[in-house]
Amino acid sequence: MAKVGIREVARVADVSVGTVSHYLNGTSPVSDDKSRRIQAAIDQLGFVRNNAGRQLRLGHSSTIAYVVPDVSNPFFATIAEGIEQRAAGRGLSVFLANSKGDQPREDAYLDLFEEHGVRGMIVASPGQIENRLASLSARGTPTVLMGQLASSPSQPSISIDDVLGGYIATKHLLDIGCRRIAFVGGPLSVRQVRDRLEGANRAVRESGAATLEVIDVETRVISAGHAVGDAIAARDPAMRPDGVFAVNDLVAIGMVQTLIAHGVRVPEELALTGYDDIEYAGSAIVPLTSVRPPHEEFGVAAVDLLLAVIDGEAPDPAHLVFAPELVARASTAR
Amino acid sequence: MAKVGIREVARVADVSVGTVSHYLNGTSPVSDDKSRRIQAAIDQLGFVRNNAGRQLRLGHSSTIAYVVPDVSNPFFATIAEGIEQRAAGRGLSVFLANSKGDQPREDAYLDLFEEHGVRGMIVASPGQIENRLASLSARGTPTVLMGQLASSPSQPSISIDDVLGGYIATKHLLDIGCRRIAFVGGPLSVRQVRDRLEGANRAVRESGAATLEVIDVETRVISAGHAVGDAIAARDPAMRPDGVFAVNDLVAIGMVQTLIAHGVRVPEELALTGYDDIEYAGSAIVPLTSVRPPHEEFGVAAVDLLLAVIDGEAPDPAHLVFAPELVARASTAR
DNA sequence: CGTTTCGATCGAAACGTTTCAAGAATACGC
DNA sequence: GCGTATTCTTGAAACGTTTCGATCGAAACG
Repeated sequence: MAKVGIREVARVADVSVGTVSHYLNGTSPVSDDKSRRIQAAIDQLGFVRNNAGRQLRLGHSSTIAYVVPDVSNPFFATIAEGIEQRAAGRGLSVFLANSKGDQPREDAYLDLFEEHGVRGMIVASPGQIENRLASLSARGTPTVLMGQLASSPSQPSISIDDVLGGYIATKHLLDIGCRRIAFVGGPLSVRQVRDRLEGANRAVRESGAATLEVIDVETRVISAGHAVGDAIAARDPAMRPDGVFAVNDLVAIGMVQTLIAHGVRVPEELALTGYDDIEYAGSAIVPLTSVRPPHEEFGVAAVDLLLAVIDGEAPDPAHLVFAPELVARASTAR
Repeated sequence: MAKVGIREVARVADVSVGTVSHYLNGTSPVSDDKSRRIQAAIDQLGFVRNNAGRQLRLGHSSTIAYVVPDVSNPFFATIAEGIEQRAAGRGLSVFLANSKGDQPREDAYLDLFEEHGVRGMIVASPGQIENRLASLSARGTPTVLMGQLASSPSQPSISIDDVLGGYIATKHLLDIGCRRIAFVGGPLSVRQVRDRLEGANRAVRESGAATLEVIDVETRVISAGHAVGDAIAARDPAMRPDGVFAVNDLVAIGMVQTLIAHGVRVPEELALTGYDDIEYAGSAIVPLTSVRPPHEEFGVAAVDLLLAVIDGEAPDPAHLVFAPELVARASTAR
């Protein structure tokens, strides 16, 4: 398997390398005759364009990177879809990376992509990485911070108003008559958790007539919901909350499963809402009321924002904040 | 932001470019004095190594690609984790791509990665892509086919014995006393579905005392399970199967939810097993018996196989087949 | 002390592509 | 038939890195 380059193609087709390049890129018209000969040579030799040489000469690649803490999270996966669609429409490919919420690993990927000369990056990270992103920008790789509002006005970011989300979820519980509200979630060091709780607080404060209990969990997965569900079912019924706002759908799903298993009626005795509106939310045993961030638009908007920054047309301040909406289902239907 | 290259670093540190390269790669010893000067220059200038130049000179990159139909599928996500771990241990990075089961899109990614000169690819595809992979190999990019047994002996592949999986799932149902078995899944054009059904057939045939009904579904998601669950619950109880083997956990989860909602007792009246043992399987309302493919080992083995092929040490035939195992839970506990 | 070996360093060539300025060929208008 | 515009084509330079052979000083050896 001799490696075949553009000059080999040129030799076989009996044209110059420049012409082959023009043919490949449409940079300049190529006569029909030579076009045919070139294509024939490409097919015959199995020529594949070498991106390294191309990129070296061009000075940039035609890819962007999307770095997330967890690709298997349906939330990020749906956004990825929007990103890829939009990027493809702009002639860009997307490199995906899984940081697993691990800082060193995230760093390694950021370095890797920078060395690879991506045009820009969209980074969703639970951590504090604004400084890191600022360095990247300073060296010429634009970034968009996804999922949290950037504190620096010059750092483009795209996020969801989680305070508002927490507010509308809790308001909904209050509206259907709940008075002993519980917020299930943690740890508060996670921004999103903190914001949702803050929204819940605000709604309760506004109402004036309800109480808010906080039930802390370490992880935000189904099994954590099971544990909390067990604990609540074990309480004296008078001590149970009558409305629960779970920090995400996984926790809510876990809770509803055990609550029902213990004979606690949802939503009659205890109404419950989740957050994120993942695919399974509507498919749960009691279809789950949830707060839905705008998945599809989100990815598209992220790419558009990144492209704007790349083209030096960053809006200022470059922060996009999306409002989530409530999806009411059976788990709060009174 | 002037682009800063290795020669700029060399100029500032007052050494030759060759020395900087040696420092970066450890190719040859560099004196402490110059090491310090070089590092200082790098920090000062914010130098980032340009991968294009490097790769062009080297003739190859240090990345491999992992192409899957659906990154958000926990099955592929878990494997990805194993792949990344192992690859990192070998000094390789992993590029992830989402083909969405879409052939043109998959093709586009394969082209992209080939142009990028990846060292090799691990490709999970529901389609017929052996010819495509053969071309890649012929042009110098080794591949490992994941998820289906390659028909060509020379095409390395790594797969799970789905026939065996279908067999043990069905055998388990027979063992606990089921006699009217139903297989829920489709379409049969999908290899994995076909194989699982074949295993089920074999188990039923062996037993001699049971019947196997096939309930076809178009998609293998929760909502499809709901539909089938509704249909079964609507039947005259005497006409219902007493044991169901669902082609995957999503379908099984959907079924168990609606069956229970309709008052059909699981597992007493109807025992049910899923397939894949996804994270949610154990967290379902009735914890789900499932067939567990060896996730972790799988990714590691895929990388090892790919590396062997890259080094020209492909075992022959280069097919690795893993055996799944049954995880018994409440949904079949009689 | 002469010779060899070894460790550091250097400068230049090479990797495969795109682009640029310029040349060749063809068509056009008169 | 001549100048000129137009359409194609060309060869060479440049992108940033690694690597190779050469050089040089110092240490090791007898």
